[in-house]
Amino acid sequence: MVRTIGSSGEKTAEAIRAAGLRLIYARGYEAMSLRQLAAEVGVQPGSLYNYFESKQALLFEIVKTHMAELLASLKARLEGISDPLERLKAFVSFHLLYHMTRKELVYIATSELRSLEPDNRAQIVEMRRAYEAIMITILSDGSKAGVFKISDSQIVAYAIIAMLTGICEWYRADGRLSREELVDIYLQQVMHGVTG
Amino acid sequence: MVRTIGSSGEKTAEAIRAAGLRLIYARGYEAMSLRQLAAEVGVQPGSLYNYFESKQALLFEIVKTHMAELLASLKARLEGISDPLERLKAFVSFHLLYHMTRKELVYIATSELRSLEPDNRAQIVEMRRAYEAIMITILSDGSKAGVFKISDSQIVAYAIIAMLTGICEWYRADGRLSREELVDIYLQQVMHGVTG
Amino acid sequence: MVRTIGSSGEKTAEAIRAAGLRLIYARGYEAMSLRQLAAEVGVQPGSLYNYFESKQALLFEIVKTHMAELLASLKARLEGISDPLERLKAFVSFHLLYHMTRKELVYIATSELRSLEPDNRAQIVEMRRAYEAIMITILSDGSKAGVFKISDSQIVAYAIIAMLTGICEWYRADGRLSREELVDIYLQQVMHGVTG
Amino acid sequence: MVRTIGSSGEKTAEAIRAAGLRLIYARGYEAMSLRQLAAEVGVQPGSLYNYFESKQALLFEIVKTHMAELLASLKARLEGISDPLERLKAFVSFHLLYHMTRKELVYIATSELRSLEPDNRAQIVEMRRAYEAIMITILSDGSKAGVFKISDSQIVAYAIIAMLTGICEWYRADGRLSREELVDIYLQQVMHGVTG
DNA sequence: TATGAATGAGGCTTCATTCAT
DNA sequence: AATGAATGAAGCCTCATTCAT
Repeated sequence: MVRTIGSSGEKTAEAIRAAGLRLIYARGYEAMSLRQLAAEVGVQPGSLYNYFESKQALLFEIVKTHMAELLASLKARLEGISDPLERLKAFVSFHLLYHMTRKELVYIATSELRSLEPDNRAQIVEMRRAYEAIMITILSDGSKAGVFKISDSQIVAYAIIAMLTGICEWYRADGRLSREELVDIYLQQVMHGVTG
Repeated sequence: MVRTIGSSGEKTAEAIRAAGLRLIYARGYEAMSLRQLAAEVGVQPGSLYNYFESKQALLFEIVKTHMAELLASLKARLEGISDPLERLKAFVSFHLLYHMTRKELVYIATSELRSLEPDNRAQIVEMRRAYEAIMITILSDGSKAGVFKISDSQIVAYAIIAMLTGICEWYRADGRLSREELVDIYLQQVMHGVTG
Repeated sequence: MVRTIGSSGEKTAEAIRAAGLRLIYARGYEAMSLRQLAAEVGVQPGSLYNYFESKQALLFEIVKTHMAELLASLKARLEGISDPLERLKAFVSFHLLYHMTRKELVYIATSELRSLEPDNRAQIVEMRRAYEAIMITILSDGSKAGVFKISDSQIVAYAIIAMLTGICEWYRADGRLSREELVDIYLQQVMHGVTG
Repeated sequence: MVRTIGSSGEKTAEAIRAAGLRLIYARGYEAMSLRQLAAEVGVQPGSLYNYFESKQALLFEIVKTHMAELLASLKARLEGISDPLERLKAFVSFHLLYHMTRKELVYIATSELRSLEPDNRAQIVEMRRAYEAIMITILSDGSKAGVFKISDSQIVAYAIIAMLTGICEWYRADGRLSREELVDIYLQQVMHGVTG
């Protein structure tokens, strides 16, 4: 059979990723059944296997794609900025905006680490480590330059990232404060925290 | 009719709670099977039902007991302290130490909210709200008194709590830094953050 | 321990029989659990075994006691009556009144035959056969005497008994017609049926 | 997409219905396990769920299909007959023959009413009511026309139907009497009963 | 007599996955 | 690419029953 360009295949693949993301976010990976996923996509369960090898592979693909993009976007954002203080500001604002607009992906990427098989988990953990390392380096550079007054770059990096990431748990687009206002509030906290 | 003190019943109940906590932490609520739990306790799966009504009830009991104790302990810790700045310090150090010593409970109480049935979840969310409200009030009081310079008590409270709670994700008793050192680092971040 | 006369033991035994009858009637033998039975009696499940050897033994006892009394009562009712026509009338009115007042027992005794183990069932079936045999003999005697005009005593006996027993399925004490009126209606049907 | 005619699906569905009927008849709905049913059909227990939603749904489908056909067949049999006496004869002979050839279905339809969930039971009870109503109307019409001498059409209808249905409990194809002989015996009983 | 705790079997049901069509 | 049917394992839970106390 001849396949048309842009045939239903690619549309289905995209629908599966989208529905998978939504369901894993809403119910959790273990609690989501492939029957539910198939029903959401409007397809029989068996057909899903034309698009991924296993439920685990679907989770891994979603999480890995997310982490890769997160990392790439951060690097793009920081490119050309060399001053540690400016780099830190850029990191904070990037992280917040990214997490406000992609709650589901971000949430899954950390909450479902547990559901990844060891090899897959190791890859994701490594990517996260690379992401955190950027923040650690920023703090460490700034500390050496005397602009940051912190006693431990690693711990402070973890603390800041956790603080920022927490926004996922309550942020809503129709909330009381705009994104820019929220970024300002967090920026103030972070900056006062590290400059003493 | 008369039950011996320390009879096998109470020991089993405790063993179930402990093994349940461990397994839910390690694998997640959905991924933990009652077969596994029973095996850990050294009992047949059916026997578990002498101790709880359903898997869901076990989760709820663990989470609710934890939240109740967390709330009570915090209140005890703050009792007699009236200065907002001192109250904030006490909150931070209490929260950190509690979370360092009870990682599993704390982790479950937030990560498995999703697995609680609506009515049960509502109860836990309300308890958490009460916990956060204490921090919000501290910040708000200090702000009015002019000792804290923050633009939004609620957002800053969420930010601080998220920062502190994040310690669960990497803290290990045999890590590089002692508990006291960690508390100092976090305290410095928080205090600089709110006093500007 | 000294047991008082008329102690709680006998009361409990009676309560078990009564609750067992009610539950088996309402839900069926298979569907009734000993937990439910124990709960109705206000006792722990294990305690039931002080009163019967097994769930099966309880069913058997209920059914057998019922059948024995049914048979004995019928014989008492027919005693001293020799005319087949009068004996038939007596049988019909006895059977109806008995079935109107003990629906549950009667219902169980036939509907739960299936749940009796082979040996137990055989005993009950034999008792029922004896009961039906009395009706067959009445019809056969009357037929020989020329007062009944029927072509097959056995079939007609089964037909009449089934007709009468059917009253269990809809009779209610607060129904439209009194017991006596119902007996009259059935009597008329039966008598016209056999006298032609 | 295209299913072969007589594909394994339809054969399996029919095998499940047949084995289900047999097992429910032999052991009762509660006592029949889906494991047994699956074994009879030669399939894994889980595969049954490709054919029904639940054990209860299987019972309901069997009973409902039966009642619908019973009702439709009766109406077809009575079509074109207007004389109450002839209609009564037709009803009796139809009911007997139907019940002699479909013992299992008939037995289940009444004995397992108890096992149907309330909504399902209500539907079946309503169908049975419609069936009985036909007999009541026949008797009532004949009574008004003076051809039947009965004091209560409803009670007599119940009595007659119970009498006829009772044949299920002992009829065997290889018994002493042929179907036609049995029909004659019952017809005689019924007719004498109602004509006085 | 009565209890609470345990057993071992089995209940109904859902699961991820496979595969011929 | 999609389907319907099947698998085999496992899910949570309930059961009748036993027994030391």
